[in-house]
Amino acid sequence: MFQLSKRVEYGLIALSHMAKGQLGQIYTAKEVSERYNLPYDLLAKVMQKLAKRGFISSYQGVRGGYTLVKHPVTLTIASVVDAIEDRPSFAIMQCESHPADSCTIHKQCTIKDPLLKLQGSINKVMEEMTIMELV
Amino acid sequence: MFQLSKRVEYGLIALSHMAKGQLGQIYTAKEVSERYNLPYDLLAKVMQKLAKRGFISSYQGVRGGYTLVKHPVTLTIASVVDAIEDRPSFAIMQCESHPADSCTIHKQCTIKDPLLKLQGSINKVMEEMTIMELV
DNA sequence: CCTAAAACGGACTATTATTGTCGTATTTAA
DNA sequence: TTAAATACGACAATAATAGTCCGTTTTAGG
Repeated sequence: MFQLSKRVEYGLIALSHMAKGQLGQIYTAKEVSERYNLPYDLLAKVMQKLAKRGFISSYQGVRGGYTLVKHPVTLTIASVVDAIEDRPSFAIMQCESHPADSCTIHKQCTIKDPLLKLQGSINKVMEEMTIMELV
Repeated sequence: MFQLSKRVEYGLIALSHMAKGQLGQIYTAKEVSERYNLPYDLLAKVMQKLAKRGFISSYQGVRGGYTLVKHPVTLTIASVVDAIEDRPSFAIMQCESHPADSCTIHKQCTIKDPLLKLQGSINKVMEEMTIMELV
């Protein structure tokens, strides 16, 4: 628990790698996967998602690849996580991250509100660190 | 990801419940499980672990149960999580929480050190909140 | 001494989430 | 036309978590 998923780790690695080069430089998933020894297929999926979310833009075809479009300073860890994960990621309580199944504790739950504050603090930490700091 | 496990949630609920009563008051696992609609067996395991770790003390036999021994103010969320979870819980990076399998990125990993700082911030947040605030 | 209620502890199953893989389609530079 | 890349969906393998079940031990009270 309380661990970044591989997918997020891979995404952070890819973004930080791209942030090192010049703006507009094209990187391929293959290149990154070989450079850091990451499973190609999974990394490719992650980069596709980052492209879909507008963090990087993609170019298909032979000399294709990805370029970083946003400035690293504007890419917070929190935003990257949110882009990659499907579910609400910083919902430390299960009743928040799985809104589907209703909580059976309901009214009696005294821990929810305080823990939401704690969650706020964690969110803040994740929002204050950017990809820039990973370069 | 980034979610408290049920076991931790149950532990926090149990401890906060016990913190509401008078010092030395005895609570049983059954009582707590019924009160908050938690699966008895699992809660019982969690409370046994908390007892083993010295957070509560246990009494066997007919009128047995558990009492809170530490003052709620001294029980941080971090300490409770650590007590309940087996693995390092606040190691947000997999290479830290699974020290067994060696990281294949090694030297090239630029994200590790910065993320360790981030982890430190999160740890701090978890260490600053106590069970007292859940009551 | 017996019984019932509790903690204790191990093994096991079920469920879910994550990770990784595969196949195929699409795009495009050369 | 080909090869190299992204795009996308489905699937399998793995791992983590949650939950259940079985018994043992302890002990207050009748």
